[in-house]
Amino acid sequence: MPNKQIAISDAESRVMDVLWQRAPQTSEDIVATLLEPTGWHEKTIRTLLNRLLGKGAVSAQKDGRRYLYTPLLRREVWQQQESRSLLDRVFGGKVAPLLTHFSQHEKLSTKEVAELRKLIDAIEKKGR
Amino acid sequence: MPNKQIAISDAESRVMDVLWQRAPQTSEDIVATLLEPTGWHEKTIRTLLNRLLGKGAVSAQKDGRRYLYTPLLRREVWQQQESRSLLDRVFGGKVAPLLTHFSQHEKLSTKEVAELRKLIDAIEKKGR
DNA sequence: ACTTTTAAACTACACGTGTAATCCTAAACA
DNA sequence: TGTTTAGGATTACACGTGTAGTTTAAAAGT
Repeated sequence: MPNKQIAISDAESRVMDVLWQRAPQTSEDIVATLLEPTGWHEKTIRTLLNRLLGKGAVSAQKDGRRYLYTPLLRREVWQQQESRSLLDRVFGGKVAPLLTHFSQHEKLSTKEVAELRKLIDAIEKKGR
Repeated sequence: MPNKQIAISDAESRVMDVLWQRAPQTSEDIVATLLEPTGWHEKTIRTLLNRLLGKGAVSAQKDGRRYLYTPLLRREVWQQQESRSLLDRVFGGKVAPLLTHFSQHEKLSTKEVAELRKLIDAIEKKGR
């Protein structure tokens, strides 16, 4: 059976974020990018990167003395997984309550509302 | 500083679910409800209940030899927390991408779409 | 009153995760 | 060529979680 579910931890996803922005990158690049905003130790970041490698979420190609890291897990796939998980765990798998929840509790900009409306229109058009 | 963030684990949330349906209940009731669908051992369920007690997510009132358990953490609050977490962790805190994602990837029933439309209408009316 | 039962409390243990420190090896430097 | 260095690999360790087993205390039964 191919493509198993890859589970990414919270901290690990911060590393993936960097690679999703640009790839490939050396660990040094990644460390440099994350040191500031996370406050993590360099060693910590390298550990996370290594765990991601072990999980098959990133690949490493040797480049001289270092490696160049590339994401294997696609961001959309991960978002899909996480969203599904929230939906099932927290909203009993039903989309409407979730959407209702967000619409009520998060302030949406005018633009966001417009976007949403467009989406709904599209869905309705397709459905009927 | 009052009301701290209460973190509920995955398994624990299954127990909360039972209490959110009806409260108060004895541990025996809860065990009876969960045994089947979860396949967990009775001891496991009791442990989870106890951890929830320790976290302050439920309260227990003595009733003869047993306790009656009542949820303290409200379901809406928990949903709010989990949703916020997903939003921040996975979608960079922006609602629109998340909604777009769900709208695209989850099949919405006609009714759900209608509900959503109503929501949008309401939001637009209020906003302007 | 002694024994059994039962719910609650406490203990257990492996695994993932956050958060590094240490070890190792090959390249760069002196 | 011996030594330093830097990145990768390995090891560490506490805490939460999933998943129970064991102990205790009090009620219920005989």
